[in-house]
Amino acid sequence: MQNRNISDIIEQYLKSILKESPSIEIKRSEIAQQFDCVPSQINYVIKTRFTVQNGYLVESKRGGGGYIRIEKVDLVDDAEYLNDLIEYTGKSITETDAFKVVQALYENHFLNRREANLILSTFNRNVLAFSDHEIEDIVRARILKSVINRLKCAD
Amino acid sequence: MQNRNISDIIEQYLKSILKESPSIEIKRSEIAQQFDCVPSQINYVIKTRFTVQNGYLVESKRGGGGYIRIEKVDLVDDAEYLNDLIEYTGKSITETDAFKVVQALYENHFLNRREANLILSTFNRNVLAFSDHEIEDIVRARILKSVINRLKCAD
DNA sequence: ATAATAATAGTCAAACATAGTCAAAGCGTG
DNA sequence: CACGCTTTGACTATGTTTGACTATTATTAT
Repeated sequence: MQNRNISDIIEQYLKSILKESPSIEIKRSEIAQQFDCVPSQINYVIKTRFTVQNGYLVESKRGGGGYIRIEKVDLVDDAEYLNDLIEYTGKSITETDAFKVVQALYENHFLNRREANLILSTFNRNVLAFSDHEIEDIVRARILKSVINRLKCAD
Repeated sequence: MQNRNISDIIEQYLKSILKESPSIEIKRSEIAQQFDCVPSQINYVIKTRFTVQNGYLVESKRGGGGYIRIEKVDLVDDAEYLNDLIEYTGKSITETDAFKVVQALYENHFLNRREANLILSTFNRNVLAFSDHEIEDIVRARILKSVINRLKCAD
């Protein structure tokens, strides 16, 4: 769990201050300077790690006094959120992206750790290794959506 | 007991550091350099010697700051029974038979009701509806075996 | 007011840094 | 001496970093 690259470090930093308050406002260039990277790296971190499906809202403003605001939002409507994830999953999904969805389900308490691991084991690369890669992603999407749909049912 | 080949040596090395901590993170290229072999040799060693059945979980990431993480997990006592179920599952299994296997897992307390339902949702007919019926059963078998193998890990 | 300038943030693609796959060739053992 | 395990490397896939260029907003000068 060590930090292996700048993106991970910045992600951790931002999430740590997000624990203090549910909404933070940063200056892109300041963070970039603080972590000795180019400003656009911040955009990369945000785009890859602070997505809507993970429950983050991001707003920003350019020009003098510009900022980037990241907000951790609570889910208002469970069913709606699950539908969003289904939509995000789409007809086809890579293992990496599917992992992100399961992680989101875990973080939002739709799955516990054990359940998440079980689900992940059903569609990892080896399991779905077909001759055709496209089919692999299609089957994975079907499995994932079926699971999410199942989660809509109260046990 | 001699080390006749590099794969065995690398295996021993990795297992020796796994004795220190239950989870290790390596850089493929570093290990390859250390043992003077091509990087893909590491993949070979992992695929042949660090399998789930043997109680190892492997994750990896590519790109800058990439890594391979190997985790040693305890196996449940009655893994024998699980092996029987894997054997029963075989290369291909119908939905009906797979249902029986999941039911057996439930009755023997390897899965609770909710988990069992989640698993069942991953390989029902609709999800795995391919043009080809044979493939459907083959994929179902792979999924099921992957789940059973995961259940060997005492989480 | 309006135009120019400064101060931000966003986009995108190229360069770089890893790891994975696969099949052919090599080799050791029964 | 055949069979199966090991070794190798070319090719592929994926994730990160960088920087040139663009877009937007605020401030200042006219």
